[in-house]
Amino acid sequence: MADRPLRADARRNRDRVLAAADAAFGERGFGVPLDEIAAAAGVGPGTVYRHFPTKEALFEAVSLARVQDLVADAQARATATDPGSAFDGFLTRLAEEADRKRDLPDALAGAGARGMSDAVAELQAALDVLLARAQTAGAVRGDVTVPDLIALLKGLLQVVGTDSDPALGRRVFAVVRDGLRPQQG
Amino acid sequence: MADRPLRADARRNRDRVLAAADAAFGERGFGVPLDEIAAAAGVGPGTVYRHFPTKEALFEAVSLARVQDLVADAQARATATDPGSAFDGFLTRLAEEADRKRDLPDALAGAGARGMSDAVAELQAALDVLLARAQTAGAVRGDVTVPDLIALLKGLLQVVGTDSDPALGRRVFAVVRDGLRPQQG
DNA sequence: GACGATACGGAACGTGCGCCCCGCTTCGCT
DNA sequence: AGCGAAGCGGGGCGCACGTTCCGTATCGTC
Repeated sequence: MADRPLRADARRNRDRVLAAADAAFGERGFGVPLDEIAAAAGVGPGTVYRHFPTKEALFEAVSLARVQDLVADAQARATATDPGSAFDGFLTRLAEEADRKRDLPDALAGAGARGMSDAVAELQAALDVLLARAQTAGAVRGDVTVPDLIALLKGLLQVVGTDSDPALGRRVFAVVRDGLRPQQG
Repeated sequence: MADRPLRADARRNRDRVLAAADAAFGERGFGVPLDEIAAAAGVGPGTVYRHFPTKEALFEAVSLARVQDLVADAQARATATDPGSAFDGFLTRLAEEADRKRDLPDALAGAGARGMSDAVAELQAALDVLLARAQTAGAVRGDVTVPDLIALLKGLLQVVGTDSDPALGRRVFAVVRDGLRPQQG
């Protein structure tokens, strides 16, 4: 467990693999063959396995960074003065990222993995703050829970990422956003 | 092309395969191995291929029936006196079927297939009537299009079908339904 | 009941992909 | 420069799955 520092070339290759994986997973989701990622990184498949025990581990490494980004963003917004637009801002950011990060739904779904679950838990906590503040401020309906929100976002990301028409994505997003507002009646 | 009548055992096997495929696809989506479907039908894989040229063709045969069901339902509701609740009713029906028909999203997505596209076109036409009537009646916001609706439903079905908590599904559905209402402002 | 046509079953093939192995290269220290 | 250790590459294995082939069984007719 002495975590000896990596040799220079090893570190370089590791970084290249991560970069290639980030790009490939982002564009096409978890489905990309590992050999392709290796090739894009200018590396043999064996090298990928020297650094990551499994394809899933590689995916998690990439996803972890993505989710941690989201957490940081959510936390930053949580201190904004207007809870409603803080919530909106977060949702909008997600919608905008949808087609640049096709793997986000998979990442959110794969909460079963080690280490990943911590990040997802953090995300849930951060969303909890964002959501609760927006709810008490009357910007979001009260009966929605954090799991609901995540499920909704997952679906939204999938739809927006799958369909090519950006206008459709915007309208669908608007429907969901409006549905999240308090309903009179 | 003389479409000679099938031998008795052939017809029986064909029906069994269709029934098994319907059940398997419905429960687990397009992903089920074909061998498993064959086994469930008490038949060898070769027999399946005697009746359907490809796995996709089998899936389409099942999907076609599902989509045609939806079309019939939508058409029936289209003549109801209250356009708003007709629309709601259709949505509710879909939400209720979500976990019994896990393949519905795939079926809606696979509009690229022959014959299938006809059925999807019919569904679009039927939805068009349902939607237009609900919109003119003021029950649904005017900026939503049929493709929007289908994308939304696809996402909804996926989310509801994936998650095990039925209460979550109900709340998510409520959010979407409310988001589809005309927004004041 | 016998014969040809039809259909069946499941072993086998091809492909795609995750993952491992091992001979060779490269690094880093002295 | 030289040597041991660390790392690399890519061929190859095993598995899953869609699809095909063909020897055998079943059907339907005369």
